[in-house]
Amino acid sequence: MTPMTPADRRAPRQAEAERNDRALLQAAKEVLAVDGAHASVAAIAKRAKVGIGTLYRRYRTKDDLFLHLLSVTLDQYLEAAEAGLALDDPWEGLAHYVRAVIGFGPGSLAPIAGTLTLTAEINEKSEHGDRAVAALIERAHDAGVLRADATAMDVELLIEQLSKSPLLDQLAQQGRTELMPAAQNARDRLTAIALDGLRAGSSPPLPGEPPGYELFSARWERD
Amino acid sequence: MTPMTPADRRAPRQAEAERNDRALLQAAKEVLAVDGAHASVAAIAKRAKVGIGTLYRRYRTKDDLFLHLLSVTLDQYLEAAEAGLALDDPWEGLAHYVRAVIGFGPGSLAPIAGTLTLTAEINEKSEHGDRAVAALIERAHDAGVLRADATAMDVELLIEQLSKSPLLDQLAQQGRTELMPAAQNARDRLTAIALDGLRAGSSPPLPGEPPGYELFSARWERD
DNA sequence: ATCAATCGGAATGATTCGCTCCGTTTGAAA
DNA sequence: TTTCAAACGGAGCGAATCATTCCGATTGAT
Repeated sequence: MTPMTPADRRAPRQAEAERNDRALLQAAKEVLAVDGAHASVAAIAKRAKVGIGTLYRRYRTKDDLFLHLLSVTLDQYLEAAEAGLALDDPWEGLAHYVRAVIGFGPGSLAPIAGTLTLTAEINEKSEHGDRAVAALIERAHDAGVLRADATAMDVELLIEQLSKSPLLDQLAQQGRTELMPAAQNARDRLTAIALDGLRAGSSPPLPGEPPGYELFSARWERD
Repeated sequence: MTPMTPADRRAPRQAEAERNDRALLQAAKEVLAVDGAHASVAAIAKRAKVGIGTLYRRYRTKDDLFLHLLSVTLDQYLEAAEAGLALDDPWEGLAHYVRAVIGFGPGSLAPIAGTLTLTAEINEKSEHGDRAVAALIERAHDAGVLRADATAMDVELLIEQLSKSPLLDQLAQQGRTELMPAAQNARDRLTAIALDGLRAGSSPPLPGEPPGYELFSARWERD
């Protein structure tokens, strides 16, 4: 067997560390959904069933953790958009993206994004995702399956609105796990209703003017 | 002029006091929407542009303020439901209720209700409102204008989902008042989309089983 | 000019915060 | 079996924030 200097040692507990990392990100997502910008590191560590020290060995600061969570979440969004584009049916492609993003978990991260100084990497991922979603929506419009008066902003705002579930968040915090499948199902029904409302059909036109992009960008600016 | 003992004196600054009371309730609603259960009295007083002392002269404790807010909000809900029932058209009646409740402001109070010990008066108001909504929905079902597979729970959950607007809350907190009309309009469009999805039509059936009432009642129980 | 009513916010003690530090546990290599 | 780098949990620290109290300033009808 090859001799091994102490510095060369392979990490012996690497598997546990990886599991903890995933648990931390999941816990951060859940606590953020319930507590908003006031979410505390102690609450996150507790929900992840991990010591505070473990959290701080992996992330230099609280903001570091949030930025990392934001980054991996944007990756998931992009992945869902590309999976949608890979589907042949334009409507099913859009619906897949909507369902996937809503299902990712407890909601939009925009409220905390406003409290962070975003990195260039994150801004780039965000724009990349926006382009993919725009393509998804343009394709649905061209196929005539998405109601003509609904813009990309409308769809994105609708997703944000549905992606945070007060009901699921509260049940999660109370530990009422036995009710959560029913709550998930209830949320799926609401998603289906909303998607139904987005389909092209004999509907009265949407009120007012389409929302402008400034509504979206304003949210990611530092206060 | 009638003589007047000191104890009989009419309140000289009553108008200002009333204005402050309204401002406090409005501010409490807004801060609760953004900060959730962690909302602080200092933040509420500041948003209402009122001293902390003023808040505590009117409400004995923080919980007292929240209970009062809950009470007047339930009154508004009931009023909206009865206004909907007063309309002849069953669909317009339901739509009016949905639009009104969503428009009342920054969202459901369920998350804080779980942290309070509710009074009998509040429980009664809640049940009273539920009965009115059930009547509204039954009438729409009977008229065949509400999709048959959507239950009262579906509608109530949809309302809750739409009644909290992260976008409006964030803009309000940032003081970006110039963008708020556009954000309001964007929200109205989402409401229209959702109502469209609720209308009876040639839609695929909703997935899974209808949500049970236990999902609703679980939220109002003390932890 | 008076004074009860109402106001704003400093002060307080308790709590919670982000974060550091350190003693303990783990398990592959020797 | 012994060793020890790596990963762990959580007590503890100073700063910040919490709900609430208390009191001096302001107001405006008399």
